[in-house]
Amino acid sequence: MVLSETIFAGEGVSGAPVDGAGAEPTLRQQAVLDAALALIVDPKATLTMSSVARAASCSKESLYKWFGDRDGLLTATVQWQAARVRGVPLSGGAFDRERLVESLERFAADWLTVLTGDTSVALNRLAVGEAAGAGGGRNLGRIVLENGPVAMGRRLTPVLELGLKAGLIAFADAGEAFRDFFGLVVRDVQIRLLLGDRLQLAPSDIRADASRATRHFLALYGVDERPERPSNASKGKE
Amino acid sequence: MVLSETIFAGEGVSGAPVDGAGAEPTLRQQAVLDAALALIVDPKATLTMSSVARAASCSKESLYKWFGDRDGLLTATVQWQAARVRGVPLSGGAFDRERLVESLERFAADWLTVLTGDTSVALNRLAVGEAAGAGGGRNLGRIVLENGPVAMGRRLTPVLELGLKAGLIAFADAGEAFRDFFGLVVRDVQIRLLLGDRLQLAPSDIRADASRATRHFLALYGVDERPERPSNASKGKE
DNA sequence: TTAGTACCGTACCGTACGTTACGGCGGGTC
DNA sequence: GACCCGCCGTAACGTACGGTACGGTACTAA
Repeated sequence: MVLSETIFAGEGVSGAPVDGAGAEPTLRQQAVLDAALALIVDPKATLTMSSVARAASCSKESLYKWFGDRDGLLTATVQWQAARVRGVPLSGGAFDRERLVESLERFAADWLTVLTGDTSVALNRLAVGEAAGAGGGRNLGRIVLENGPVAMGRRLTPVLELGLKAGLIAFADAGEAFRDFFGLVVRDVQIRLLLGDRLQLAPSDIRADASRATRHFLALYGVDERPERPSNASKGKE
Repeated sequence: MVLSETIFAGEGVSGAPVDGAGAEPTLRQQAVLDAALALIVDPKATLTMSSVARAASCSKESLYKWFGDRDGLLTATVQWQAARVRGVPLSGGAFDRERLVESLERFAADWLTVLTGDTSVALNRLAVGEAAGAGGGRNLGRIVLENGPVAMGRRLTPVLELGLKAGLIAFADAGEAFRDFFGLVVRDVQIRLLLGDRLQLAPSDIRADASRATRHFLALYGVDERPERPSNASKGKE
């Protein structure tokens, strides 16, 4: 049906570099995506093609030319936001217990900060809502999932492996260890936010939560002053 | 606007008992709510007033008479589903470590079973989606929240208090302890399900997860063979 | 029999929104 | 200047859906 090539269908019109799953949006398109993002985050605004066009001062015709359809626009918006969250790499050096704690705490704090942000809540809401229908925007959920828990795991796993190799922590499955860390960090915060619960964590709260999660995680997986502890690392079945 | 009294506005038309926040729906209305629930759960069905009327073999006029508007129907449906999940009380008796572990494991297993069910996923999706807009169905999120994490906490807290009084576990704040247990049980399961991730836990998986969560929770809060442990219960600031 | 009640089925209305089409404008190129 | 191209602004179309109105039917009660 759509005969014009969008930024997701094959090679882009302009000579933009291709990374992963599509061409880079042009500056104009980035402005449009930012406008869409603002509309998604704004609680008293509705996200329609018309509202995006109005907010971005562009025509709906351009929206359809650039993004194909509504789902394409949403997908591009989510990817656009996801692209700017990357980072926070782990600085190298000697890896002792001090640095492990620092890495975990920083990680948990960063994660909680992102998670409780308006943008993250709005995008997760959007993706969850879109994941309901059968044939609809099936991509959104996967994209958010990929840039949410999965990305967090990908970024944390090297830290855990370093801690394992340094003899600071012990686990059979890094994935399981990560999921426990995830649970200790996030707890019920995300679902409460998604369900509309007013709940804003001040930076001091986030720091305290990150510290507590790290402490608890190390209490479960740490090999400090308690060598024998068959309770956590023994389930090596998966 | 609506001049007819619905099952939520004041005393019900029929002499139904009132419990908490509204009258009990009649049998016919219960059938309608079941039909709505089935539509919500069905991934390839859309929930509209017309589809509910068609599925329940009733007229839309009756829907509006009984439930006021779409939001009232959704609210009644969520409450109807929530009403049938209650239960699983804790059986009395001597409370030793054995029974604490059993209670926690049973609790975690029940919770995971409900959480990963199609109905729970669908209702949470619905509530999350409805929590997006500004003036829309502001109740749904609160209802699901109330019958989800909050209800879980209300049901688990007595168990924790018993464990505390029996000297089996130690904590300063039962709410914080519960939230840690929540995180250890749920981890990333719920958000992954909500985002559309295929992920079904077999009963054996659920049992294993419940056991692991309980083990980890007791490793954090238990006072078994390690009396000194300043890491978990010392943060008594809130 | 008649009136009243509760309900079903369906047609209908207004609106919101996704999608398409069209007119106009500015900025390049020959 | 003539032409084309990309884009803006807006009108228009089709559909989906929330909400309302109305006729028809079964049942009850006087």
